[in-house]
Amino acid sequence: MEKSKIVKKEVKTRIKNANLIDSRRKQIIKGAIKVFTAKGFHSATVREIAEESGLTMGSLYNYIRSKEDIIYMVYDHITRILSGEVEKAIAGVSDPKERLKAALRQNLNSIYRYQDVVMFIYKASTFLDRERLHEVLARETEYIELFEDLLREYFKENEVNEIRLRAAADLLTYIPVIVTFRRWSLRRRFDSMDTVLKAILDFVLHGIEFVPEE
Amino acid sequence: MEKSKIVKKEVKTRIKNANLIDSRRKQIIKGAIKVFTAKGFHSATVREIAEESGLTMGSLYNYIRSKEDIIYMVYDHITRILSGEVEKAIAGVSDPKERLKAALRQNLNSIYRYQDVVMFIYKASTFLDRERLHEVLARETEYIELFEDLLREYFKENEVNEIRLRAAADLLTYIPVIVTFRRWSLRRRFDSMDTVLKAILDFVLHGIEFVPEE
Amino acid sequence: MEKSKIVKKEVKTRIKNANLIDSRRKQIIKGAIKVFTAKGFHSATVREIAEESGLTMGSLYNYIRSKEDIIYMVYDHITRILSGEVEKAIAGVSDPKERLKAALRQNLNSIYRYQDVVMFIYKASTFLDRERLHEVLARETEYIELFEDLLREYFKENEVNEIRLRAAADLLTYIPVIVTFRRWSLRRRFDSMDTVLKAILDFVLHGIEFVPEE
Amino acid sequence: MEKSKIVKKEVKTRIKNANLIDSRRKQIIKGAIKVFTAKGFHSATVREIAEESGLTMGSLYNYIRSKEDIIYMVYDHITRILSGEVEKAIAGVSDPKERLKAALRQNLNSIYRYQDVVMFIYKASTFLDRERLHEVLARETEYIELFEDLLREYFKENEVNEIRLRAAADLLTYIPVIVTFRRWSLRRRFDSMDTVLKAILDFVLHGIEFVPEE
DNA sequence: TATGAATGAGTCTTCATTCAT
DNA sequence: GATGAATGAAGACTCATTCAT
Repeated sequence: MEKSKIVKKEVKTRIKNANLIDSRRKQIIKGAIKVFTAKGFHSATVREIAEESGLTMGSLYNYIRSKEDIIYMVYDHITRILSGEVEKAIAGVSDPKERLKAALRQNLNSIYRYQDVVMFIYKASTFLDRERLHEVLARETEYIELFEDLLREYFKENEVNEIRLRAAADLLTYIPVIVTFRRWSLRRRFDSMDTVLKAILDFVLHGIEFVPEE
Repeated sequence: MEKSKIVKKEVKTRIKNANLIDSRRKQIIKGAIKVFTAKGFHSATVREIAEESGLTMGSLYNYIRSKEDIIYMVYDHITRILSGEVEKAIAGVSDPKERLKAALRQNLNSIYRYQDVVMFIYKASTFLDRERLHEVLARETEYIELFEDLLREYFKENEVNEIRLRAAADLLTYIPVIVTFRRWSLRRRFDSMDTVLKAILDFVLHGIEFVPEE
Repeated sequence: MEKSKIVKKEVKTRIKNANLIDSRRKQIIKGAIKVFTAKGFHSATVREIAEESGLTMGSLYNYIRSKEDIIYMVYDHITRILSGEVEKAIAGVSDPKERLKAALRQNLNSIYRYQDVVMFIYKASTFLDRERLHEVLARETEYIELFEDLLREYFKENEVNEIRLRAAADLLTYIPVIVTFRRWSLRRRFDSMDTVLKAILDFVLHGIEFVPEE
Repeated sequence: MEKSKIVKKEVKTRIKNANLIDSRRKQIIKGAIKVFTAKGFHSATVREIAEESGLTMGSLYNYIRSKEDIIYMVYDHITRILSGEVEKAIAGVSDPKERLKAALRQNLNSIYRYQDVVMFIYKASTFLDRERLHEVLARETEYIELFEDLLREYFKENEVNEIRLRAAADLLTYIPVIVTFRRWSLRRRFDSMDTVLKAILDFVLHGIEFVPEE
């Protein structure tokens, strides 16, 4: 149960110019997100994605190998954003309590902000092959471990239940995803999303206290 | 924000004999679950489902109108089971605290038990049309409201924050789904699933206390 | 160097009715030969083959798994015909000399008659996968061995050079294929194909005497 | 039925510098042979050939007009080699019998040595257009006629059957190609290729005697 | 009711060739 | 002359659904 090491599998391309690859990939990711979130992976055609990206079919396939590559690129994109935003949020903060809170708050906010994409990646894992899936899951684990570390810092001086601490790391990062999966019922059951977000955040913060109890 | 009333949309069929419809549908659901959980909706073909159900293509289509019908039948099936099991779990219990706990415990256990199908229905909503989706979501809301009622009973004598209570109902029913979406990382990060389930249940029970706080 | 045993790999199909499979396959083989000999494998599209066979695309694919299957079916078809015609030609003949001659004569005649298909199968082996190729080659070896046996009978009483006998079996069955590969130059260099065929047959018969010499 | 005159169809190019054309073409032929013999014409992509040749896509197309040009260049290359080697083999020899034998021996050896390319050109004629095909076939005829002349010299003093002599020229040059088309079965049916080559050569030499017989 | 063959629109993917730099 | 990105036509194959028997 040691920390996972992610060996990034690059998406292969026929193009040599690195800058071009970068800018085209940005186009592709943007276009793909648009199409995927609108129709899901299964009914999103490569042609639509190409069009939405401003590329021709042939050109698109110079930058990817298969439709699956696109889904992977989107995964890569969004997981980087989520991690990045959390890391930025705790960057200048040194007090362990504040660091943990900032991270939890940011996690919720990011998930809410990118809810369509987050929803998509939770649903789309089916479409990745074993290797790719494995990498994605390892990335997720890394993300969880970041929160685990923050929790550990926070409880440094206390005696804590190790299992609960680990579980809390998993749960606290997972809970905010409710905004995507329960979007519909949340909207129906609450007057405003702000209220819900506030309640979820409170719940998550309250969840921290689960760790040392008992 | 009154309770939703579900108008059950029946899956239309060409067949008259009600008993036959019932038994065939059971076959179909069973076969479909097998195929869906093994390969996901997108790569499960109607032909495979027919074979797995012990029906011929043509016969299958006597009992459904479209592939989508199948997915809906699975939804219907699993949500009935989940609700049913919770209701059964609280049937003989009168103490509000015990009723709530029993319900939460059962919810976790059922989700864990039917994790493949639960995972599937969370992922497959994309494939339902508006009307069907609406109905499914309403069913989900009903389920949440069941827990909301239990919570309300539990806090009957206390002054509680209404928003928090509602949010808690949503969250407490949602959290156990982590066993499906984080299956991989949970297995890697914990020695046994029993340990995890225990921790999750504890977390959920601890979550109850979120409601009256502040 | 024992006789090869051919394990016939059946072309898989989704259809159950055996008679239907048979008649459709006949259509397909006929259509395919027409298209293949007209344009070669690479530029023959499945659609053309379907049309030429009087089937729709979808229907065709109910009887084959891949384009490669078609080529294999053609192989199977023509090799059976060639073997069959030779076996028929020697069926009633008991004198070893006459049997050998009849076989050689028939081999030439069959190759000439089915020259387009024979040419095709000599060129198309590239398109078969390892397993299929192996089977086809084993079938060919069997054919050669048939002639080897006939030669052995013919030289029963004589002292023969084993290597030469084997080589002769290979060469005598191979030589007539010249009518397909040199068709163009043969037509230009000779007044009539009958003359050529006569010369080739004479050459082949003369080739028999190669065995015991030296 | 007079001797064919070959009007060499040059492969057109955009480049002026003749030396450059020559060296680049050598690269291309070498690369193409490597790719063609490894994968056959149909699945050899122009891109692969370019890479194997050490050229870029754009550069390659400065020296050819189409993929077909490449195949033609390979044809041209190998037929020149075969003719050249035979001519060299008989260059210093004056005795008609020895000249003929030397030519037949060299023909077999060259075909065996370049068997991959020989196989390729026998299979690839499908991919040439009418005009190119015509030229290639004329070249082949020229090659046959070279042997016809050698046979005629050899039988100068004898009364020979003209048809048989012509046929022999065709057959004797064709027979060695068996080492490419029957490679698999020859390897299985004989202990060593040297043995086979010896037997084939003996067969070919024995075949000479076919001409005057009867 | 049951059967299973037929249908054909729709999808991903490849690749020879071109052309702006 | 060289480069390599762009192009888009074309091809193999799938599969939900229908319908004659």
